[in-house]
Amino acid sequence: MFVSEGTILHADLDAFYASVEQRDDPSLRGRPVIVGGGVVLAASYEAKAAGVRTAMGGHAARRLCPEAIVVEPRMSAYTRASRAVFEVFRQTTPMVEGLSIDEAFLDVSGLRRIAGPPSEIAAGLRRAVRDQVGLPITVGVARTKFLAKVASAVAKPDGLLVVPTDKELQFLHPLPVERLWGVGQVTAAKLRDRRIFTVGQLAGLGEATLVSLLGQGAGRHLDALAHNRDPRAVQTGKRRGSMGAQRALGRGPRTPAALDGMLAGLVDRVARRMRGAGRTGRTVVLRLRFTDFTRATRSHTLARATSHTQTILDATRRLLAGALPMIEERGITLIGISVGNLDDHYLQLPLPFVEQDGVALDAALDAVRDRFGSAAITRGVLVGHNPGLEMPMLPD
DNA sequence: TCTGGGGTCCTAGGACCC
DNA sequence: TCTGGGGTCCTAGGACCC
Repeated sequence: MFVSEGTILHADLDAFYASVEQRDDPSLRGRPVIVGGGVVLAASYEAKAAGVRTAMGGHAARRLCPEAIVVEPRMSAYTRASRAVFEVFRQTTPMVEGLSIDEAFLDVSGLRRIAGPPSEIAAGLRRAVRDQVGLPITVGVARTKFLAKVASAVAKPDGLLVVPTDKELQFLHPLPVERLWGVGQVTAAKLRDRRIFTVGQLAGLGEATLVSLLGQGAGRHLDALAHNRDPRAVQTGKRRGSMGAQRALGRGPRTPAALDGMLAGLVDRVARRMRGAGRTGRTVVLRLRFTDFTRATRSHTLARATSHTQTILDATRRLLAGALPMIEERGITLIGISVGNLDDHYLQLPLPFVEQDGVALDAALDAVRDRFGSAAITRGVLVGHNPGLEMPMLPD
């Protein structure tokens, strides 16, 4: 019998970091594995069975699961594994939208003739990831992005779930509201107060009521999702909008000099990554957390985008100086920075390249190609009277 | 349960401009 | 002297996600 299927796949690696550890160390297979000591970054399904959850404190996790093996995270191994998995995704279809290191949407519409129906493509994808990368992955298939994501969450671990287009609400409405994208602790508590526990109950509330309860953005958003209205298309080539780094400090007083040193380290790390990715940014954010777990941010927007370490450091130093009284008072436990408003990296060429607006553009482009290779150049723009040619380089 | 490190999106007020 | 509407940008905070 023919079942009508959606064409959006949500592919989500299972317990990603922990699975990579089990893949690379056979002695860990079948045993509870916790990645990360201070806080649980990932837990294998054996550890999850004992109640261990991501983001849980290490002490609590070991109490729940004393036999768990705790391993240090190996970020570079996870990055390599992620790249390999995304390579498999792209062998399936070019329409891949990455969501994070371990999940992506794939649009397989248009592949039916050559690769079969979405459910078969999804099954093949799971086999390919298992065979080529050695990792378990769950895939949800549905007509909308949102529902595909819900489907994969329900199917975990190591599963495949297709939501037929004529059974969407039948599938969705009995689920708890926490399954909706955007319902976290705070929103779930507000809904609980109104005796709303399932998606179906939420759908019956009506948009106006939800908006009055949660605000316009969240209210409309959740009303739409509860009725499976999600017109968003799978988007390829998305770029990140900010880059940051942070460091938890534990308790205990910190001198301004020590903080300044950490700040310099964070800025250096981020600025390097930005330059490596060919990005610049304009908005600098200083992020602080205090002993009572309250948070504060201070931000400053520069006149022009940069990836220059010293420029970013100067800006964050001014922000830090302004926040010192607050730090003194509340006690700092985390310091972080991020740079937002990211743009492509502009390469400034000295004047001689540019004789007159427009005229010397080709010559200047040739000069840059000679230096950086033609692949480095995506487009060139000549900027007003100001000095030089601005040249965005390729993204990360 | 005493808590990492990376992100995204939304809201709201104030400044500023037309 | 009192008074619009609309738009954008900036800052700060909050919820949420993996």
